[in-house]
Amino acid sequence: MPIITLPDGSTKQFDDAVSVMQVAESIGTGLAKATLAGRVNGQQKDACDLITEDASLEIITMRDEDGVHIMRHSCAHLLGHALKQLYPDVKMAIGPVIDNGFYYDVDMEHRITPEDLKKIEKRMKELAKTKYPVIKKTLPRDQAIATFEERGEDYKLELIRDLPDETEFGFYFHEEYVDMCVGPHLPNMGFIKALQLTHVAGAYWRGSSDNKMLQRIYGVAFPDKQGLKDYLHMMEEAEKRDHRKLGKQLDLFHVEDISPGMAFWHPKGTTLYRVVEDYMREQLAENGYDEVRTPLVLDRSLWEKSGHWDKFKDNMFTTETENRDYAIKPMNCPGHIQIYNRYFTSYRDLPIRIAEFGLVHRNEASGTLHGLMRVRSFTQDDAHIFCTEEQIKQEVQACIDLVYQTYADFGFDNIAVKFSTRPEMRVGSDEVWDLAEEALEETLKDAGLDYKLQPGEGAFYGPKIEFQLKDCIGRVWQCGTIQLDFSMTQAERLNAVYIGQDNEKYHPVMIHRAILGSLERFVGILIEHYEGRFPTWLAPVQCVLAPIAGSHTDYVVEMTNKLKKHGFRVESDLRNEKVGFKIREHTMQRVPYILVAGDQEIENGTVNVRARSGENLGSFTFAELIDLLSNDISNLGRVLETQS
RNA sequence: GCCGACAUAGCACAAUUGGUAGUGCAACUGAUUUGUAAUCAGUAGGUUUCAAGUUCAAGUCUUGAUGUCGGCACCA
Repeated sequence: MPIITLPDGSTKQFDDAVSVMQVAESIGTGLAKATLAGRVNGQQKDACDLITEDASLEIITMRDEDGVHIMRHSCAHLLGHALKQLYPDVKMAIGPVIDNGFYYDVDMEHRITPEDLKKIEKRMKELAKTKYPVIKKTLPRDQAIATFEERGEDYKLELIRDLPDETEFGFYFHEEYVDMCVGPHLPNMGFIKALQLTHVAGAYWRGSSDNKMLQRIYGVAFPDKQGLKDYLHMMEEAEKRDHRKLGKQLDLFHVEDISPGMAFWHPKGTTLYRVVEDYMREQLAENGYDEVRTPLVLDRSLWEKSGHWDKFKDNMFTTETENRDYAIKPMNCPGHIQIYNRYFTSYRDLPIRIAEFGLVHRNEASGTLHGLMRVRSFTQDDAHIFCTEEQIKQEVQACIDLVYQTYADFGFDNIAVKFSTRPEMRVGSDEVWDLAEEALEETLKDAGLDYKLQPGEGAFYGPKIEFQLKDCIGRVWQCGTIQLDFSMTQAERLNAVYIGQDNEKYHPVMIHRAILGSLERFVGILIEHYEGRFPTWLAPVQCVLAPIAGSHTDYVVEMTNKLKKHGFRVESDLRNEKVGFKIREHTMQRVPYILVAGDQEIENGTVNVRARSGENLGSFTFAELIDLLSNDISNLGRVLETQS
């Protein structure tokens, strides 16, 4: 006699075990028609699942985020259903839900082409249109195995084998197709109304490069056609922000075959890059860092001692001369320890903060390269803080503060934080790792940050905090990082020492930290974040001055020079073109201000100011112009609170 | 690195079953002296990524290399 409590607090009593769907029907046919599944005591259940005892129940419909998730999950099954009809020899691996959609990893001889994708999608839609019911059955272990053996589903059998304690498995029958899943799934496929298969790519079985590479079919799905349309439109718009595209359009940088993964920075890109670097340099000065420069090429033995050689030799560029082997530095830390070690350090000197805009080279696998985001040559705004154990927390906290302050200045407010713990391949004892992980995580907690744990993802010498930003289509990239390292300074590694209060020798703790991370990547993210419409402080060219006619050139040149003297980045456009032409061009180049001067302006000693938005701000005297620009620049990239 | 797709002028793209490599923008020259998103006319620009092969004939077909794109693995 289960009593069901609904979200509004009302209860319903049933004489017998009752399914989620039956409860929905008892409330109303409209709700029953919309029912996808239920949350029974907070746990997701299929609509057909029976409730035998008193429970709370929420009905899940497509208006529920979980409902959309369930629909997308069923899309993966639908893909399996269609695929099996078109390619009977296909073997199904796994088919989970991802942002906006789903994928399925499959194995077969035939290579799926974009045309095949269209064919498969068409079949999926045909099948969904029939609104066939999905039948759930829980099968005991032997029947589950028999079902997949009969169908030759080797990957599914392996999944079952890897759950030796499981006695029964959830099976969903989609007409002649059957899939194994914990569910829940749609009661019928009529709920799938808007889907599209997007692309196919390779993916290793179980995420390991030792395994066979399968074909992964990606798709997106939404509750209705408008949702899909909106998504596709959004993606189209997002792709216009791509820094590789804008890098060309705005003449910021280029890459070419002769040095894959290494950017050629053009004058405008270099200006942007330098503004970012100079900004960070100011932060260093304000936060007690000493800036240094260390060699690019260091003897191989140093990397062997630091432990980098063991783990990363395949990813290091090397060179040799006169029988000595060198590596191009992939990190700055060993170099910084060399500098630290030139001083005779007392505990009184700590913490010592050594910073470098360090150019590093990493021979990344060819398939990983991606515009400015993943390159083989980049500059880190790197620093190493040498301190005592007691100083760790305050130093890490200061780094976290600096990250948030910096990111706010660049206009970012959506920062994902990750905490990564000891990897399998590492240096240092477990006790030291315990200490390091604890110290880092505690500071994270004290800072009140919402973070996600990434077990096993730490650096080989210590745990790490990672600050991630997103690119135009939502891919996440590590930017800032704080890593705690008890190992590198030890005697058997690079042997950094300080003298304690008791006149004994100690090894300092080292904090590796980068705020922006890679300048290349950060600038790439900036380009996408602003879609090339940089705030004035970052804009490579802040103003372009244009005369109406040839007779106004002298005035424009004089104005330009005056602005340059005040430190603004200004250009004049004296070409023999109409002003409309110049406005169009510089607007497309995303110049923040276009300043026009003709007879009227010369007479009044002003310029006419047109903002990038197209708005005409009117006439400005030189002093007013300086005010306008200075105010704008002093805002940096901070998102200004709109006055209401 | 792995799987798949792609590579044509500085940029964006065309080129029929294999049959004379084109268009727009940019560049250059001339005219025009211009008032807020494109003034007109002309000129030049190519070993079709590279290397081999098939063919009377290759941008197009085959093989290999390199790079790029989308993923996967990796990411100090």
